[in-house]
Amino acid sequence: MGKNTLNERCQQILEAIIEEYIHTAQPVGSKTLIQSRGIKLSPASVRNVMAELEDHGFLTSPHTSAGRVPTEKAYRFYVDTLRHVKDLDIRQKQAIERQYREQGLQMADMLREACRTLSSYAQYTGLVMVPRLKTTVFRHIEFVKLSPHQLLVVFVTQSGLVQNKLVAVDEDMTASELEQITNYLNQTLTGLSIQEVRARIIAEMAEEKALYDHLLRRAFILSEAALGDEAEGEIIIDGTSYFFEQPEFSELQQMKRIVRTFEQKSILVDLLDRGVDADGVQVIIGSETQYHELSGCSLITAAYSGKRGTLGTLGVIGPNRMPYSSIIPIVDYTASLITRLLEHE
Amino acid sequence: MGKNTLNERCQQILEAIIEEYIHTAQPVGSKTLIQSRGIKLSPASVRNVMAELEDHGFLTSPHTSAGRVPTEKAYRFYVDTLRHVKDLDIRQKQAIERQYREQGLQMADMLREACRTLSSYAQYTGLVMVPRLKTTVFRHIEFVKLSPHQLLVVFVTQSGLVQNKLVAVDEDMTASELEQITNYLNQTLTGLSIQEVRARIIAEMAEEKALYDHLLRRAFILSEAALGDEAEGEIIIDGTSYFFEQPEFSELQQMKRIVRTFEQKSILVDLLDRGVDADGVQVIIGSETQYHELSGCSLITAAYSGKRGTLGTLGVIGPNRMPYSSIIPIVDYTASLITRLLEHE
DNA sequence: TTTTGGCACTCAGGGGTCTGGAGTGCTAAA
DNA sequence: TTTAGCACTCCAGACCCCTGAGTGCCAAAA
Repeated sequence: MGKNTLNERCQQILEAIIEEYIHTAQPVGSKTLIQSRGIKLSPASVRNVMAELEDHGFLTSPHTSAGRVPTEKAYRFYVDTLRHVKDLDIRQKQAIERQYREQGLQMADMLREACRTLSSYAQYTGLVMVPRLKTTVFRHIEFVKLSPHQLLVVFVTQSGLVQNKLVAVDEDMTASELEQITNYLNQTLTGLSIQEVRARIIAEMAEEKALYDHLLRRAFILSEAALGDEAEGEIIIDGTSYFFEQPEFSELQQMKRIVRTFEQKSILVDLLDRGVDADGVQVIIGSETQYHELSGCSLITAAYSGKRGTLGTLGVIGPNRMPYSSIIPIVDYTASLITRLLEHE
Repeated sequence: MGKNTLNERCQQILEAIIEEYIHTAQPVGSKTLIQSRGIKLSPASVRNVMAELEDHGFLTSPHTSAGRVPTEKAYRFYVDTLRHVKDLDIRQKQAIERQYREQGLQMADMLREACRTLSSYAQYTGLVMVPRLKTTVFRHIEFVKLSPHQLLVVFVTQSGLVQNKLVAVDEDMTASELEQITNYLNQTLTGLSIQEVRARIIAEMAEEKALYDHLLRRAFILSEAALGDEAEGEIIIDGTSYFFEQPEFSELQQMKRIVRTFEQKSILVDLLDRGVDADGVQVIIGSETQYHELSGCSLITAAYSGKRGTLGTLGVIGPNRMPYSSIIPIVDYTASLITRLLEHE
């Protein structure tokens, strides 16, 4: 029998157990559950239900004479059937928004700020994935000659993200040649997405006329070199120390595992990437991450976007036992706030 | 009686104790010391010396029947009188250098790489302080108009550091005005240190002619706005997880304290700043940091520089009990390598 | 005078035992 | 179908003891 056989009462009790456990981090017993959550049943009845829930894989007990602990399946059920994701009240929203109002921040700084704010409001570790170049819209390119064989290419995207890259050139170029290239590229490419830019470059280079126009050709080679091999996704992390508050990570080895994983970043990149195409809030629970390095950890993420579609994702990571109903709206609101700020500009 | 009363034998035994403790992290007793370090004295004699060293404040014992542990004073003595800072052998140097050879890295990436390499060779947490704008040399400035009232100012310094900043402008400016300003500033300011740049700006603005040349005036106002209120020092940290290997931080509270401090960064900025004017390797031991947040932690730092003098510092942080004699040369070599790479370009 | 062997003393840490309490499953009565 | 009762389980904390590495000090040896 699947989860559908859970009747109303089972569900309510499961929900109560999960919420109790989220709150106390202690295995919850039949008696304490009744006391703290005002249930109008006897301990024995609750125990029956609990036994049933355990059969269905929603609960386990650490040992015979302890209470029950929710499984990942339970959290999944809980999140999927969340009745009331309380929306943030206006004052909270305003408080969060006020963090950004102050400065005319440039994108990178704004995202850093977002991570910090997110983390401090949620009281869990905050994550923000910085937009990949290819998801953004070209606004401006600039070449700075550092030496006869080195150019610094500065890109500015529509959303204000600035990227720079060193490019080696084989031939020396005069200032005026560079200026011509710059002007030409800026005129030609403005408003295209980086993907379109690359497609355009490839198309133009295939055309014959480029073969004859040396300068033009070099312009495209340069910009292609600068756009290629993008860094593998940058991530901002803040509030790692919140993990220390969680009893489930009270053993040093656990924390070490987490901190190691954070330092490496590639796993987080992958996880944040998963949420990039979904809309609304995504929740990844425990082994759903598919990384044993993060066993016991869950993520709550949401995508944010600019004028031209999704840019990246942001969210928080913490133990499975997170107060989803209060954090989901925080993540949600932050993502939409960032989106609004980015579209606005 | 001061530390000068330590005779040769006392010093040798103290050194032996320190090195033994650095190695084992266990309080060292008279008998084990003799066994493991081949000392030609009896335990009783060693005990006498130990008692004396304890009187002088170089050792303490956690309790009556444990061995002795070096105090901060002992580490300070040890570092100050380090007989043989073994230089790195050539193969190690080459191995380290090889990390950088690969890519024509731009400064920020190179420093990140330096931090990673430093940390992995030293097996302690690596720290790199990114150069402050004001310590660098102007190479190029560029304005990108994001909206009628917002300009993105991109700075490139001689050493390849790229900084950008959003500046609000009250009057709209045409593209050609901007170009004039850009050209003028680039001609006028190239080769000056940022400090000189600011001095120049202030001087020129005081002169009468600027008052009459509207465009000129705006040029200076813009660059001043962009140069002002620099961010308070950026720091790269890598290898925080090495702290988990240290038995002195085996309690969760300790680690939490450390991670918190790292997240905050301001303390690290201060500590790294201290080494900026010294040449050679600096060692800050325990309470010398003057931050109780970092009690039990020591830093080994060295300054690195570019063509025009010191740019910043880098180093490692770990417990007081660090193998100074092998880490000092690693930090030293890394700093000089970075210096060489930066001067070279 | 300095070094060493001998001896009594100290104390942290590991292993064992005991007990209280919270929790369970099962059965029989309501 | 729910509940009261009961026997059973087992973790956590308290307590205790013992071992072993280490000390300080004194008197003998060098």
